[in-house]
Amino acid sequence: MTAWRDIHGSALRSEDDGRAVTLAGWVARRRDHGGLVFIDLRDEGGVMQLVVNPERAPRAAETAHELRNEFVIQARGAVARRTSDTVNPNMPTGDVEVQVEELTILSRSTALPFQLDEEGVDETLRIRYRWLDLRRERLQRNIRTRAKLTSIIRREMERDGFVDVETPIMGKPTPEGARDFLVPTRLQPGRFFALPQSPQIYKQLLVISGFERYYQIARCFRDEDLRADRLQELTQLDVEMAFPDVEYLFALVERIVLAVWRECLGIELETPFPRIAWDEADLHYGSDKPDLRFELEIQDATAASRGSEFGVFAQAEAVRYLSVPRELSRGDVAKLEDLAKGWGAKGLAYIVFRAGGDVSSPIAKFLSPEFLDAVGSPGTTALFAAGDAAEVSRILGFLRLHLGRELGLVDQTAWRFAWITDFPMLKWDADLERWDAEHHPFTRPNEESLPLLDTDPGKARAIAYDLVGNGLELAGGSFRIHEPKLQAKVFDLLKISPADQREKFGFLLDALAMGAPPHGGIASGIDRLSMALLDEPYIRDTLAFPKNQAGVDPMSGAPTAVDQPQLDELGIAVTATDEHA
RNA sequence: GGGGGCGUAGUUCAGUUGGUUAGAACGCCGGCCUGUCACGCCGGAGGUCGCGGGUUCGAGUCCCGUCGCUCCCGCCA
Repeated sequence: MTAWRDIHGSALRSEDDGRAVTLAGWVARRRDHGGLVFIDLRDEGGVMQLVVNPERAPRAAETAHELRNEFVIQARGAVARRTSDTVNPNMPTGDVEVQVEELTILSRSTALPFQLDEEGVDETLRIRYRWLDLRRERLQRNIRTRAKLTSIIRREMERDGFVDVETPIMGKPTPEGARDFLVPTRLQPGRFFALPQSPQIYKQLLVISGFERYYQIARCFRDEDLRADRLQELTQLDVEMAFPDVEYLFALVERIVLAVWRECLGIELETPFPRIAWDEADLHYGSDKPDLRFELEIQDATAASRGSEFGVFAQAEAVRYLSVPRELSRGDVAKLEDLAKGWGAKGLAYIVFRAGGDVSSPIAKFLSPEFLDAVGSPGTTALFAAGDAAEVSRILGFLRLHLGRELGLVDQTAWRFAWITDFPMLKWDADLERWDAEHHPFTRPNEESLPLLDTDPGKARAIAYDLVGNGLELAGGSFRIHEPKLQAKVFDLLKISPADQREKFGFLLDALAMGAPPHGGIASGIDRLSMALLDEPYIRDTLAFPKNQAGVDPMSGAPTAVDQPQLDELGIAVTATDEHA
């Protein structure tokens, strides 16, 4: 697509036949015929074939024999239209080549630790030699597309008058939420800054300060375990506004996503995105980030099971099932049951409705014909989980995703976005015997839920929303509490004592008390958004310099031990013993 | 913290029931080659089978331990 360019940036085409040019780049491949030497020269714009003919340019030919992969060279010569029998139709520039007159080696390369045209190379090795790995076309595309993504975001945010404000990287440790990365400081021995898990409080303060529309593409840090779709150091689009309006915020985000998919992929998404209340998502998909690229909704059979002779069903808080559009074998079911047990299920009841009309199930005899009719039809299998509602939902949610993948139900070409709304505000932490914030402690309950905070906090719903796309959580936000009294009440529910409230969040409470407008916002993980956009299964390949799953950078070796004098200066007594990292 | 998978040449991998000197492809080095584009042909070098211990006449292969990587669960307000 990109035309190949000379070192001055002008594109070369077959119309340039005979034009003198100077090119520079990397040797992607050399085909040395002893006499003629062909060189695939690669640079930012693509690949161009150079031909070195010993009769035309004897000195250049000598140099050409010396070339190896990834040498950096400069070539002066003439653009030449290829004869019809030497055109390479698989190459964007395959109708031209450059007849080399002069060839200079600008830089040599040792033998490479891996081949750039080979897929599936060990990731640690790839990250260790990231400067090489990044020369691959796929990674070039990823990094460049990501740049385009952030550029579009900035354009759209600024179009609506959002102001980019930087917030501190060194802030106050917050024991709530994720684990903090701590930063000691020489000037205050024994004290620590924390890297931000998000600019949450700062952005609220900015809106309170009168920056009615704030945004930032902010780096956030969480000292938690990594995953294929999770980083410790992540980038998010952070947005906050005064006098917020859900419709406006959703439309804003939809406009950005629409523009990104259009300009980066040439895909026209349909907006507005559908909205699903959290309760519905939990019931039908067993997840707050449902993958909507396939049906297979979880069905509820709690009411129908009430009078059942099957005790487990009759007594369970929730009985739900997946109606799988396949006649599963006993072996299939056994495997699924093992998986389900791994997710905490006690077991997995099943009913196979054979195509012939027979029903095969260890529990069918306890169930009424009406029940059986309701949960299946010939050629399907109903898989049941029974028990605690949250547990059942979680297990069937995992099972749904597993089956979607295993049975090939997922439409791999589809883009399915949705807003998940009306999240619960709090969840009960049985161990600590207190309520825990589902989103964060500053999340605003909706109007109907205000009285519930006193009577039945578990039923309270927040003005909180997530954007999901193809099963990935791509953005999340909420309206915030702007009344000090309400904020204090929520802190009480979270069992944060008044003294702790002052100690940890006093400045926020003070700010709320001095003319805080209603406010709310949203944040979107750029890394994960890139993952979706680029169809990358691993979030690390959306970054130029990722760390591995252990949180180590195989290239630099960070994090490393530091010398005792450096620790002494910081007032840190511990001696790090593990030199290797 | 828990579970699964993997670890053999520079890379990607094969390696049978425990049995001679551990193989292939690509890469690398040398030679030949004037229309290739995954160039071709000939030759060559290259191995702590992750590490430690054990069983055995004999271990890449079996057992125990350990380290590393990866995927998942927990965790990620």
